[in-house]
Amino acid sequence: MTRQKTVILDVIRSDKCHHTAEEIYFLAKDLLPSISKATVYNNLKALVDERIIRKISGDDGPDRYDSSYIPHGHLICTECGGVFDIDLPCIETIITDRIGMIPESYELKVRAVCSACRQRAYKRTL
Amino acid sequence: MTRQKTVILDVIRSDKCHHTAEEIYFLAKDLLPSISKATVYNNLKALVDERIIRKISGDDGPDRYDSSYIPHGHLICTECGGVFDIDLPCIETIITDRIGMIPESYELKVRAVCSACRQRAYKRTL
DNA sequence: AATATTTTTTAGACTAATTCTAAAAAAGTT
DNA sequence: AACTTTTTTAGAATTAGTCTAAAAAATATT
Repeated sequence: MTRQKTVILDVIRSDKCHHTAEEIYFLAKDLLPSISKATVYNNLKALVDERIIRKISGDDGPDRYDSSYIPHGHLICTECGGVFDIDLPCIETIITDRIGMIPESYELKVRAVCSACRQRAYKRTL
Repeated sequence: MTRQKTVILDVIRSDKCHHTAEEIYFLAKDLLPSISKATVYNNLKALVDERIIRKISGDDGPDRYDSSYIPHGHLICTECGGVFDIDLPCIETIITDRIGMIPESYELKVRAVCSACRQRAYKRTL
């Protein structure tokens, strides 16, 4: 654990939203101005390999990073583009049954309107 | 349906493997040498919007395209990198129950060793 | 069928995200 | 402290994909 790796992990854990590498780079720069972009990418990859964080591969934009490695899905809002966690406890069992082995990891991305946007759309109809 | 769009769709449907845009471009070029990269990207996007094909966002490499829009998951082999279809019929219901609406679409990527690689590994131990 | 309008294609420039490189710095070893 | 290994840094390089403006093709209009 180097100073820069700690800072990167702190940034990722500092709020619940799923940042991009670029965002993490700038946030880390505030805490450790000398940090370089390559270090951010290197450490993000290392943290993913060590199963400390998780990468959410971008639907269109850049990849995002999730502070938790605990398996869960992501809802990508088709209105606002936001990424939200959704837990789907039984999915791992279904996958394991289907492929006949415990998967190394899995990623579920659901595209739908998030509840905030749905609420907003509903209010517009009143 | 232009000539180039037809060619692109033919290429995608010509075999069961999940090609990248670049691969589709070269395969389409064999059938229609004047075709340009931009046309391939434009039409792939159009075909995805029309729900004729599906995009599998790259785990590391570039995005790949699936000739079927019928919902199903993908197994990404951690040994050989191959992408294989897996059908998980109940997943859509689970998602719908969980988020309280039918999702626009979803994508499930499972990382595990494919059966061919597992077989190969097993043979090595004999 | 000729003309006008709209859509699509093309080649290549451009951009964004990520990776690579080689030297410097830091960390760990004997 | 001297040596070895690992990590960091800055910036160049690469890759995947997008944008642009002109040409071509398709479609609609007379």
